[in-house]
Amino acid sequence: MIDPKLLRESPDLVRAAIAKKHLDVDLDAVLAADAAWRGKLQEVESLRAAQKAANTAMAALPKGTPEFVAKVAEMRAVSASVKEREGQLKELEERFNQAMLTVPNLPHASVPEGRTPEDNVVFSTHGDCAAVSAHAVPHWEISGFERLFDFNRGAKVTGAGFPFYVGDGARIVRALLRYFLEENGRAGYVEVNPPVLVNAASATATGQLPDKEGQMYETTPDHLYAVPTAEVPLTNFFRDEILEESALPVYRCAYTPCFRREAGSYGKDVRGLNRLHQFDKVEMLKWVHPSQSYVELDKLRDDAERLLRGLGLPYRVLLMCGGDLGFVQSKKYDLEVWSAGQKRWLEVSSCSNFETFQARRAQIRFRSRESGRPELVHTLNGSGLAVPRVLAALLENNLQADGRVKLPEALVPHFGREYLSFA
RNA sequence: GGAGAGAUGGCUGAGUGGUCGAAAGCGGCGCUUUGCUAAAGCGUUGUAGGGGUUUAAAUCCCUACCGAGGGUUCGAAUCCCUCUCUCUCCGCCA
Repeated sequence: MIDPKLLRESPDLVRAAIAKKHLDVDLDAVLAADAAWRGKLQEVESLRAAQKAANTAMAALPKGTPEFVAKVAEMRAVSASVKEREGQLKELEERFNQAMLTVPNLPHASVPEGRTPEDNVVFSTHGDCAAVSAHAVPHWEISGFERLFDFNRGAKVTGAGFPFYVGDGARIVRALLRYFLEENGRAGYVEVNPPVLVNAASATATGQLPDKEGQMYETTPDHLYAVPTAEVPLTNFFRDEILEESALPVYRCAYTPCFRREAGSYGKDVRGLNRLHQFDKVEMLKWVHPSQSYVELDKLRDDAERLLRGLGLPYRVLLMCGGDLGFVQSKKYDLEVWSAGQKRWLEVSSCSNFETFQARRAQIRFRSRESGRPELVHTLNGSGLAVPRVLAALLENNLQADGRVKLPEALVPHFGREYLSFA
């Protein structure tokens, strides 16, 4: 949620910023809803002030006196009027709030212009895409792949996109998660093991609702949502809280399975490990002082990059253009790993600064040393990292002539062996 | 899952229909005393929204907030209903 005051006082500034995202938002409707709500609010408040004054006067009167009875009769009409207008006010407020939820976050000045993914800027490239396995094939064509990553039985037991990981398949997932968590811990992120079902208030605070409702699994009969990312429970950890300024920045990370319905996905993007309904991911979260959030974004991106460098995987960093930025982000980098078998880049991390957009919805604030007043924090998050696509690249890029996969040194202590075998 | 009790400000806790945004204590902040610390004394102390004023900060006015939502009433922290959460006991259980 953006600051309603900013919209009210500088609608053109907001309009221009939203144009950069190429989103179609009816700002005039939002402004009209705001004006209608405030007008009614003033009516109600002045009536209530009259009620309060009468109340004080009546408290001093003996009950049953003619003056008292007359006052009751008089205030009965005011009371009815207040009730009627309060009903209208509530409706107008609800309409205004709903309208505000349709307003996206504003992009940072450093976000490049652009409309489509093709307009994203290649920020940096690392490693040598040519220097990978000569035997590389798409990972789902590796001999024995379905023994370790059993999609057929997963489909039987649950549905498409819910594979079983078996033997070395399960071990490599665990090894990657351990590697990510240990490295993140060293970088200062405190590990958290959060709930993987969240309520509607939490999903709204981080922006999944109402925007992406159809992307989440919802449970019955309790209407909880399976988390699409650990970002949701983690960000909501401090919902409705005021932190001490001295406590900032707060760094946290968490592993959770992530559940995404991925409605509308199709084609070769969804082959093998490329796109799953359930996958494992470690997420890094930061709550920071507003003045530091862009420095922190660079550090966050570097923390995610270090994980890829440690695995020896070629990757590139994209700076997302306005049109591909997303609804809630102010600025976003995507990390893409080179998949030698598929000969394409796979997104494995997204590092974003949300500024106060999530913090305002979630009411996460800090007490400013300077003013003594609560101010909104800036929240940032980034994947560190998502397992399946890193795994896909690892399998393809490191495939040996004998059909085994040579693991990077960093994974060996976590996996327990130097080679992963499909036999 | 069953039965009962409860939810008040940063914390503890009083308040059963009107002058209650809410006693008291603790904590925090400021000042005084003190060589420093400790202690004591005095003062102060939430959040949000709207409006006036101002370049702005400051400030002033109004309104809301006693777990959440609804109801009764001229008037609700207080009475009624629903929900959520916490605690105790019983049951079940990794």
